[in-house]
Amino acid sequence: MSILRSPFLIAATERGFIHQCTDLAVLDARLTEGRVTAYVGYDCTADSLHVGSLVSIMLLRLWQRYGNKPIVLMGGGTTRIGDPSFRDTARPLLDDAEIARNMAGIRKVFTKFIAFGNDPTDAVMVNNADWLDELRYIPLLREVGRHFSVNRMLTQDSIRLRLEREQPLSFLEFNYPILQAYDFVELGRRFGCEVQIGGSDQWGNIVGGVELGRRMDGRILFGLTTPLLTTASGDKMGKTAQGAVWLNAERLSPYEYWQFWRNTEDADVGRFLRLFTELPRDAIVRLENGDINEAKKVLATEATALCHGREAAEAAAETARAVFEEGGSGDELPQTQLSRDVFERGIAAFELFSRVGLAGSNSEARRLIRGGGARINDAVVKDETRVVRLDDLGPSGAIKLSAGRKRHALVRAV
RNA sequence: GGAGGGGUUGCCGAGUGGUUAAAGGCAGCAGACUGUAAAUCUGCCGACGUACGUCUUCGUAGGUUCGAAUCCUACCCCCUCCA
Repeated sequence: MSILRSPFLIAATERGFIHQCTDLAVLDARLTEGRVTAYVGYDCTADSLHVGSLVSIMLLRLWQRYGNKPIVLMGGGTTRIGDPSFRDTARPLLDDAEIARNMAGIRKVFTKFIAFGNDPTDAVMVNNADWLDELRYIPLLREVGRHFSVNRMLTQDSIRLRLEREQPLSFLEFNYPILQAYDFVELGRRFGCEVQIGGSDQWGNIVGGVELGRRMDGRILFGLTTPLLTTASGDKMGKTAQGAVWLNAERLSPYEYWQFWRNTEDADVGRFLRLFTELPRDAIVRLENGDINEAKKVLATEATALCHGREAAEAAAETARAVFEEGGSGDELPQTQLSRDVFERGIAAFELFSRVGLAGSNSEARRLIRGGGARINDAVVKDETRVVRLDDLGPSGAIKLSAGRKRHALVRAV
C-alpha cells in the first residue's frame, strides 16, 4: 500500500475500508483514468440488511461520492442456491415469494444510502435472476464450468472449513461460487463493470469472478474486500439484545439503532466514526481526543442520520438524553398500547413485562423481576404479581417500564 | 447397495434405566462496580403457574419397564470408508 494516487482509494484506505485488493496498484491507476463501475451483491435472505452489510454499503457510497458508478446487485437468483461460504449448514431454501418480499425490503434500505437514477454516477439496481434463471445447464458447464478447478474450489477456506468439520455440503451449494463468478462476468458485459466489492468472507468468490472474466472475456477485473467487522473485544459486530441490528426501521426503530451505536466500545469509536459517518478526518480526530461519551453520541446521531434521516436521529438523541441523563422518558421509546380495561381489571407485573416485549415469556419476566432488574415508573418491582392499574399511569398517560438500566418501554392505555 | 460412526435443551458438548429440565463451556439476561463502555465478581438462563406443582423437550414413530435421553423395533437424516 505504498503511494496511492486515486482520491477514492486514498480516502477508502484512510477510513479503514480496505481489507484486500486483487491488484491495488493497477486499480489505483485505472481509477485515475476516469469513471469506473463497481458492484456489490446482496442475497435476499431476509427482508432487511443489517449492520454487517453496512461497511460495504458505506464503501459503495464512498465510491459514488468520488464520481464512480455503483451497481447494487440483488441476488434474486443466487438466493435460490444459498452461499455456503464459512457456514456449517446450508441456508434454508426460500421460495420465490419470500425472495421477492425480501428483495423489496432490501431495496428500501439502499435508497437511503445510494443515489439511483440515470446520470453517469447514479447507481443502478439489477437482479441476477434476470440472467441466472435463463442459463442452460450443458452450455453453462461448457462455457463456465470448464474454467473452474474442483481441486482448487475444495481448498478455498470458505469451503474447506466446512469439509474439514465433516459438515454436509450439497452440490447445490457447491455451485454458488460459480454463479457468483458468472455474475461478475455478466455485469462486465452488460455494464462494463470492472470492480466487485464485498466483505472479506467473499474473497474466494470474488477472485473466482476476476479470473473467470479474464478467461472468458479477457477482461481485467478487480476485487476489493472490506474488513469483517468485529468489536474491539473480538465479537462479531451487529448483535444486540433483540438480535441483529437491522437497517430497516420496521425491524429496528431509529431509537434502538441510535442506542446500538451509543453503546459502542470505547476502543471502537474512532474506527466506527471513520466507517459509518461522513465526518471529515480532523473532526473525527478531535472527537477521539475529547470526551469519549460525547464522541459516542455524535457517532450515534451521525450514523442514524444516514440510515433514518437527520430528523429521526435528532429525535432519538433527544429521547436518549431525556431517559438517560434526566431519568425521564421520551417519545421515541418503544411503545405498546393496551386496552383501558386491561388496567381497569389490573394486570400482573410479570405479564405486563412479557406483553410489551421486555421479556420473552412470562417465566422470563418473573425471573427478571425476581432478579431485581425490573422497574415500573423507575420504582423497582419487588413482587412479580404486583398488579398494575390505571392509577399507575403517569401524568403523560403512560407507564414507563424498565428492564435493567438500558431497556425501557412505554405502555399506554387506549 | 455394503460396513462403521452419529443425530441431546440457542450453539458446542457430557450423559447409557430412576436422585436428569438433563454436567460443563459459550452466547444471552439481570445485579454489583462504572461512564448507556470494557474487564471483573454474583445470580438467572424450557414453558405455564403466587406456591407445593404441572406440562413439554434428548432425530421420528411405536414398544419393554413401576420408571427411558438412556433398553428393543421400524423409519428418517448426516458423516467416513468400500462398491
